[in-house]
Amino acid sequence: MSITIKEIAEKANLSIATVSRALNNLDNVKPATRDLVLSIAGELNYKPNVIARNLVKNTSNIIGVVLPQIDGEFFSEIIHGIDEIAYTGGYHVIVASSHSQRTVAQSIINFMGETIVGGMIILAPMINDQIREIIKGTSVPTVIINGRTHLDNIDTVSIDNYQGAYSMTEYLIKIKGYKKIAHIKGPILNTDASMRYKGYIAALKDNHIQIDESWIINGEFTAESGENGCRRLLSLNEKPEVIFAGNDMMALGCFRVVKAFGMKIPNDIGVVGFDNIMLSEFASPRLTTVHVPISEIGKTATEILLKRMKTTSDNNFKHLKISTGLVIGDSC
Amino acid sequence: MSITIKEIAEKANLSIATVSRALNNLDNVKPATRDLVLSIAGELNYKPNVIARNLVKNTSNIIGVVLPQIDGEFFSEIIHGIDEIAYTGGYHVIVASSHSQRTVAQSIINFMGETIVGGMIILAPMINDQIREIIKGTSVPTVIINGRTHLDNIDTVSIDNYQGAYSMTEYLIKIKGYKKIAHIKGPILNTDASMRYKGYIAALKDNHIQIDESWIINGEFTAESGENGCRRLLSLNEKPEVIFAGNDMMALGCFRVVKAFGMKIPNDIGVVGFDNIMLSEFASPRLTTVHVPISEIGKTATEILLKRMKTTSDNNFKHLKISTGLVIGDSC
DNA sequence: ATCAAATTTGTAAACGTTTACATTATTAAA
DNA sequence: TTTAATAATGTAAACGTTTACAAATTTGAT
Repeated sequence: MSITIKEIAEKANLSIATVSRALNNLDNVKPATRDLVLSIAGELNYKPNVIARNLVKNTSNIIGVVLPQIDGEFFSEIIHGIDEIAYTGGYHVIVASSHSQRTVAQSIINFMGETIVGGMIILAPMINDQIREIIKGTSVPTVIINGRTHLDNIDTVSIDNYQGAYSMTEYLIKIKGYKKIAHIKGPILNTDASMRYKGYIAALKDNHIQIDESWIINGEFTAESGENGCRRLLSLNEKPEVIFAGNDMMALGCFRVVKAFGMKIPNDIGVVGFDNIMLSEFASPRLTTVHVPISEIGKTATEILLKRMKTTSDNNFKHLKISTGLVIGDSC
Repeated sequence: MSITIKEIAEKANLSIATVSRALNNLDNVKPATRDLVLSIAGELNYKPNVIARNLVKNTSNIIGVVLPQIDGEFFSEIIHGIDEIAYTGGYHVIVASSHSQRTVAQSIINFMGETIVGGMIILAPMINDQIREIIKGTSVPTVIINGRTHLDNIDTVSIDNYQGAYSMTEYLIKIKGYKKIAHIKGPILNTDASMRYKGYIAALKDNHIQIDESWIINGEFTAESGENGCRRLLSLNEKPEVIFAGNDMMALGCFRVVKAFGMKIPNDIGVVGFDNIMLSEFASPRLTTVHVPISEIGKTATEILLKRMKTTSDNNFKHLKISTGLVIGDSC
């Protein structure tokens, strides 16, 4: 069995209360005794029993992370970001990735139901009413990543998709001189997707470029849907000069189709994306895209969460936007 | 506050002991009372406090997963596999990914020190003496993925790298008719890498092909090291006909260099890899490689772990090998 | 109906902490 | 010194379970 404060107390001729206070260096404990306790603790290689502490404190130093079905790269990067901050704060990270056996909503309910987590980070690009209701009813501090920001009784962290798409579109217009700019959108209910679309539209309008509905295609953020979108665009009478795909996977889908059509990127048509995934670095030509600092999103969300876990009575909810940056490749 | 067995006991006019027994449907509890308890529990939406249970049972329904710095795809797949099995068994998964703040060894010590995990899965392609010592001294049930199998007082799950590399090499020789087969190895201390190398050598020997040391290059499992290796191979007087890279990332590095040299794959030189990562699907031509069922590894490891967590007194340690399969692309 | 055995339930301690409250020791002012 | 204020420590309850052990109830054979 492992060392408990009881043993330390015995060895130091103190009560367990004082030992506890000394270890957590609380209010009134004489420096000499604190040093004594600490040295004995070190000697015995004492490690606090987190479970016991959690029980009495009615909370937990575990952060639950709920993830939808997402790309492996995004998955690992976000966990890394969360884990790094959590670790330095003495917290652990439980992941609940969505799979055949479990939906996002179920994961959340699970986490809250068992007393297992002291805080939650939910990655929900497509937050729906069900999830919203569940979260509303909980007392577990929660941060949502990529939620609609108008969930205002909860902290949120999101990518500044609007700004990213706006910058990219403006870059295509002002720097590259394109006028015929197509866009392949992401899933309809996906917040990221719709904000990117809005940024694209706004940049066109601000630069007095006529919006052509036939150049706006629905996609699903998958390579395949990018292929389909691209095929449709290339079969139009009036083809666009450049395709702004809602994400990199779709852009890579476009790459495939363009090549299959025997056309050259960027000479015959430009293709740009959004996300800056690792894959895009291996594409040839190198993809011009919008960099999303995934790990930073995780870190920021965790920082906010830890603060909230420490001070519950703060009604000032944060809505942070993580800004993006253009990555200039050779694809337009 | 949430519902406890105390409240159920009150409502049912029973002691908390009986309620506990009923909920865990233990030995001797009258069917009628069990039903009563269960219905009240359902009514009140009772969820057991796992923390309290863990405290008294001196264990935990949390599995700690220790991961080194690995590729995002591998990371997420393995977690998925682990999580899926863990979830159906009522377990949670804590991840400790290695990052700037923490090494693998530290993660393990952390997990064991705090009472936080009831079992561990350690992904350690480069298991060293330090880690071995730490694991030896723990009472936490542990499964190692990719460890040397000669750690015989512990369960292990590993990829059958030898068989995979052997099959690939044999395929190159017998089906494709290659005789000049180069190999770019992975990191020296990496078990996967060395087993792959051994498989390659064995297949050459078994097919009576002279081994040429200048065609065997050290790599680091990174795209860059693949580039370097390829560059060296292409600058030899007697060039190989095909390069068997120790993993896909290095194979993709080769792709880049071959293209930069103005050569064509597979006409001028063949390139094959190992792992079957998603990236390789996007390479052109499609990479011929060895498929590693990552998710299945995670699942298998978890199944073994859960069994061991339930019955501690089993000294019959398992050493499972997950077999691989060839994926035929167009790169050789 | 009686008694022993078997079944079912209850009592209370335990798990390792934290913390309100009580007690004791120390300090500083009178 | 005495006394009051302050600082340091101790006592004991609490967190929500599980589980030996004890007690009570039911069952079945006589």
